[in-house]
Amino acid sequence: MLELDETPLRMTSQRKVIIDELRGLRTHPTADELFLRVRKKRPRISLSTVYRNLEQLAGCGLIQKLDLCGSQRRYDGDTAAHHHVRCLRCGRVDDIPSEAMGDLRKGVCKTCDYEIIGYRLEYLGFCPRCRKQVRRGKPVKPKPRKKG
Amino acid sequence: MLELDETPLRMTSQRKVIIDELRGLRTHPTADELFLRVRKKRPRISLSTVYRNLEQLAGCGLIQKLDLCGSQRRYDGDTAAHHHVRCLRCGRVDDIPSEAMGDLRKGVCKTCDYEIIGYRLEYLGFCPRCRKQVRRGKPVKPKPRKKG
DNA sequence: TTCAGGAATAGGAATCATTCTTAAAAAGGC
DNA sequence: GCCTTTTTAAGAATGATTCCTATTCCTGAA
Repeated sequence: MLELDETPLRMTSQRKVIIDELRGLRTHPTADELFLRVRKKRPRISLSTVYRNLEQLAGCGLIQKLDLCGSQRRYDGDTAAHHHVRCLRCGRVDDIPSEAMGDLRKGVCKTCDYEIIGYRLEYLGFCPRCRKQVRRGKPVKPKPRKKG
Repeated sequence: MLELDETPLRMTSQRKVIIDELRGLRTHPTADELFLRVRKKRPRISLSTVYRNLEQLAGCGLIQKLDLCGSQRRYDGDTAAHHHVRCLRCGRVDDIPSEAMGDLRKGVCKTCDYEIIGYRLEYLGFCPRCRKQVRRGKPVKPKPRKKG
């Protein structure tokens, strides 16, 4: 993993506060939740600065962008691979520690104290058409086409 | 599963066309993809009618609202539980037939012809705080609070 | 059949998360 | 300090979805 002093990014004070705040949290905040916290330390920061930095930091692997459901994207200061639980009522997201995986079938995760209702499994890959495109070097994730 | 003639919904012509179109598709369209198709048969239908009906039809179990990642929600005419693959390049979503599950570790799904890169697993449930609220009958999924 | 009341619709405005734009400020190297 | 490049604040723009409202459509009781 890239360390803070090895990035190609300039370590501005805003950037530093965003990383510190995110890494200090056990939760997995959305950009605007983080914005509210960061603003306490740096009142003139703007929401787009938070968004831009989260993307960039995720881009060089200093933090993790979570690919979960819900209407808002969430970010994680812990870049190790691990699973998550999402609360169906309030949307909060927590880690599932690997030692808790055994609990899951019982419907309650003792370690994280969630009542487990189910899970969602989604495979990711390239469809027949895009496999060819990717092989030819055509870029991944072009802008989704506009509706005609 | 509820059949078409058992719903509490009036079976309007718009509703009928939406269900028929969705059930006739092997893909898992977004609301606007479906809108474009439905519009060919019923040119005066509006996008909000499509959205509203998809929600209602999913609400009574006639169709399935897919809880996948990506910037647009997708809907499935097949209400049986099954897994999905999402193309990382174009966003297309296909079914993973249960007989294809054995293929997945090999990185290619023969039956669906996807190149499989990975998967996303997300557990769902109620967090400690919400467990109590749910037990007291407080509603699930209140409007997410506005940012202050 | 007719008609009143509820349900559904078209069309567009509003909302919300996210991305983009631009001019000004800050970093780093020299 | 000076120059070049990166980053920032602020707000506009975008895209998906939801909401609003006046109108139209059903349905069932009279």
